[in-house]
Amino acid sequence: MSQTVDRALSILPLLAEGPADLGQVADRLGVHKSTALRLLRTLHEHGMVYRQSDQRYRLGARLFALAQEAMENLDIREIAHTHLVRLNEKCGHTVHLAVYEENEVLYIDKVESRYPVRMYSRIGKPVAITVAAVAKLLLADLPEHERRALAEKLDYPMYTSRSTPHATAFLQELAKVREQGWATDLGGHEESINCVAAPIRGADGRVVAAMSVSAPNVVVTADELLTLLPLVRRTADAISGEYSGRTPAELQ
Amino acid sequence: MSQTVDRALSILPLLAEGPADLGQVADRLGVHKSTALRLLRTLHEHGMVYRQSDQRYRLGARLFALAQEAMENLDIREIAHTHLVRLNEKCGHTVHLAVYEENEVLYIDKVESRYPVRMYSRIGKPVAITVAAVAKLLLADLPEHERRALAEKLDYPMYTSRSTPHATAFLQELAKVREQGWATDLGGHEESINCVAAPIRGADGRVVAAMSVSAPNVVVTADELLTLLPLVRRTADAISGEYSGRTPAELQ
DNA sequence: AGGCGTGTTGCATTCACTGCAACACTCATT
DNA sequence: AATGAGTGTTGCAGTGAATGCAACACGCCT
Repeated sequence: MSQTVDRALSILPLLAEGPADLGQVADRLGVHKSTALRLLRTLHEHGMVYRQSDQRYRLGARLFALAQEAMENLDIREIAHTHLVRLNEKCGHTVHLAVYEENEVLYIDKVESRYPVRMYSRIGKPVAITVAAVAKLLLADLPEHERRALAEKLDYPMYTSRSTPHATAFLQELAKVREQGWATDLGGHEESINCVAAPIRGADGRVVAAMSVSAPNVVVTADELLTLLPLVRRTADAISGEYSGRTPAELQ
Repeated sequence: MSQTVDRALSILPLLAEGPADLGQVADRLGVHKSTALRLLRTLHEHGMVYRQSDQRYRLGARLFALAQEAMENLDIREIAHTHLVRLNEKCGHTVHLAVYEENEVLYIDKVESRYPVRMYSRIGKPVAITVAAVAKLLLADLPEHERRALAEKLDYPMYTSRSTPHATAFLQELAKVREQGWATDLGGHEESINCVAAPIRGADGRVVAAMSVSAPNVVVTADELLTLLPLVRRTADAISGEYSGRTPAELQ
């Protein structure tokens, strides 16, 4: 919509791939060097890019700070956090909180497993949308046409032999999840890792977030993990209640 | 330098404070609503802002993803990580890795304490620059004039009674740190938390990052924590060696 | 219906962005 | 030293893209 801003913003994902010098940036944007220079300078002034000692540009610190601040301000996150910690204390496994946002699902909070074997994931990282248990819950709640459109558009990478293979299977799975009100991922993302997840709903019943407990096979079997389902659902419901009902502030 | 981009980028920190509607954004930018709308639309197309159900704008998912990707690509981080984990396994305390970037120091990696009492911090969050042990190391290595200029410019918040009170004291502390090659923060940020830190150097001897071990008083006293100094320094040196010498790839 | 507070669109004006070409600078190479 | 290739940087003139305006559309409340 706005050419200049559009170009400037296009620089960021480009730099995310790795540092680049002025010429490279200009080329990939399809503009003159001087134009690229001025855009980069503006980005630099705002701390969005950083000029390293070899003069090449990298993404800057402000970007982290912004992402950080934005995350802290999510109210679901704030409300949920103590519940997640308490759940982690009870079961010891990794606990995740995720939200859906414009064709992406991302983790916005995480409490690390207390077992030595941990799974890899990071707050802010987009989730493997076609297999993750939390993603299934979040997508299952979308309006039908939107869900369908998204499912068609997605890629279905076969992380493991149990990954969701294609849109049809995915939509079927979503229907099931929608029906039962909870979801699992049994080795669909990483062969040895299972998850069980439950939805967090707002006052209107819409799913606003989803939480999951994940653990590797070497710690507990899938069946054992499933015995935690009632606990996970109760936690999710508690968060739902607090989120949609009176806020903690009003309770005081 | 570029007005349009400048305005667009100014929207981001504004939204980081919390969601805002079109009118608020336009007012705070000092531009017409229609102008703000077009800027927001461009930001939206790039996923930098998100329009929530009540039509107000929030920071978007792409921002997180970008910050994430940028972080993953830092080579020091990658090299250091296994060392940090190993150190954590030996001592059990929280381990941090931080870098300096344009008047800010930020954590780029963290391994959580294995003790139940943990300190609060987050990757990407700017560090309390006047008191943190890692910050002292990173600033102590700046060229003299730059160090001086920065020290004058900083605020000196008194987090605790032992926080660095003003520029003079800070510069003195930096001189000491520079001399001895390691740094501490004994209750300067949070009354009950102590840190001990060591520098990571590139091939040219310049400090490229700093790492620290932190623990609350209730777990170990400051004196006990200091006994870890040799271990911390050895770890930092190992990382320095790997970073400046041949990379792991070449070693194979 | 009416009136307020939103967000949105088309359009003329103008000013900010663009590309160019010339310049400055750092390295290699001879 | 001198040359040249490869960078990043600056001043300038032309123009097209961004701007503010005013009119419109919509939802919400009385």
